[in-house]
Amino acid sequence: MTNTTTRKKLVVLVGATGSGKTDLSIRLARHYGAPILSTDSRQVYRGMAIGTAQPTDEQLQTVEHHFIASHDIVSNLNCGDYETQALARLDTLFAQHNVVVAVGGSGLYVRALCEGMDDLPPVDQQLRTELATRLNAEGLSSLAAQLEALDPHYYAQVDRSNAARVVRALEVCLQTGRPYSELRTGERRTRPFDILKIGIDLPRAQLYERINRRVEQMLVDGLEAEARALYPQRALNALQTVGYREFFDYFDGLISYDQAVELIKRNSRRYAKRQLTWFRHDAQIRWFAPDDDAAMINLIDFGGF
RNA sequence: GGUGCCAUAGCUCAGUUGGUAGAGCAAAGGACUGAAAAUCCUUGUGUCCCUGGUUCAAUUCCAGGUGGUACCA
Repeated sequence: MTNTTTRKKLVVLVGATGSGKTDLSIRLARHYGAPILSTDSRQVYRGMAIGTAQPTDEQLQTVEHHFIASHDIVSNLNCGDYETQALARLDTLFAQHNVVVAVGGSGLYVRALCEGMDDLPPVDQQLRTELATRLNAEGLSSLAAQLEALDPHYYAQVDRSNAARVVRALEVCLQTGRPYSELRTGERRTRPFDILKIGIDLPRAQLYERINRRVEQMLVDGLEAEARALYPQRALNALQTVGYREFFDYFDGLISYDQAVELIKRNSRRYAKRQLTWFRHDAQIRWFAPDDDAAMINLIDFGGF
């Protein structure tokens, strides 16, 4: 037996919502005696256990988890914060473990963790609020015109009908006094550990069936009461989340209970589809059936590094 | 059992005075670096129930059948 590597291993599990990532992550973590690091932008928050399908209490007791229910919903975590905090945590985890299992459905957070984000200043909340107000008052075309003046290069490539993109670019320009495109290098960072990405693949029809069933189970588990408890804070970014927004509309009398349930299912399906579009284009991901643990373990031990 | 009405996309339906058809929803494809479970863009997928008849041509008209539905028995 030769142990040629002293490098630590980060096993990154990805896949659509409802594809069985959580159960798989527990099995692999137990196999390797590894802790789990979540890469999920919503499961990080406390108070959202049912709607975001966080691991169960039993699962949390079985395996050490990080970034699950670790942040208050008012903390407005973003992908940049996540990169910084998750890397710091990984550093301490790798001091005691050779393998860490990362799991979650947020493609951008996986990218932040594995490849890094550009170095941009922290969000200026006041400026962001200002721009939101202007967007409302002046309309998108006015902000787009200003972006064209400040950063013609990015303006030429940005999706101009996407207010979120235009406003963010303008925000960075105004905040830094430099063109957004200049700061946006897209440079990939190298990490002091090996990364192996494993994707869970199952037939679309089967995935949708699982999603529909899981929503029904969330309702049995008390999603409505959880949403009601969060209703006063519905404006927070953390609550721009499938399963809660629809219930908020129901509480506001805009839609019926049955409509809310149908919309939660539909929006979960659409979310899954967007996740698949994202992950499909990551050539590093090796795809497996959700229960093909043996093949994954074989790859982790002998194949990928 | 009789009579009327209906049968078109995955669903609900529109339409073609006879020249193989289109809306909404569902769905599919894509973009996406500090809001990412967010945000945005694109796309109509069809034995027009079956079998005959009339016709240059039938999803459309006619007949029969089948299924559904309403009313009467």
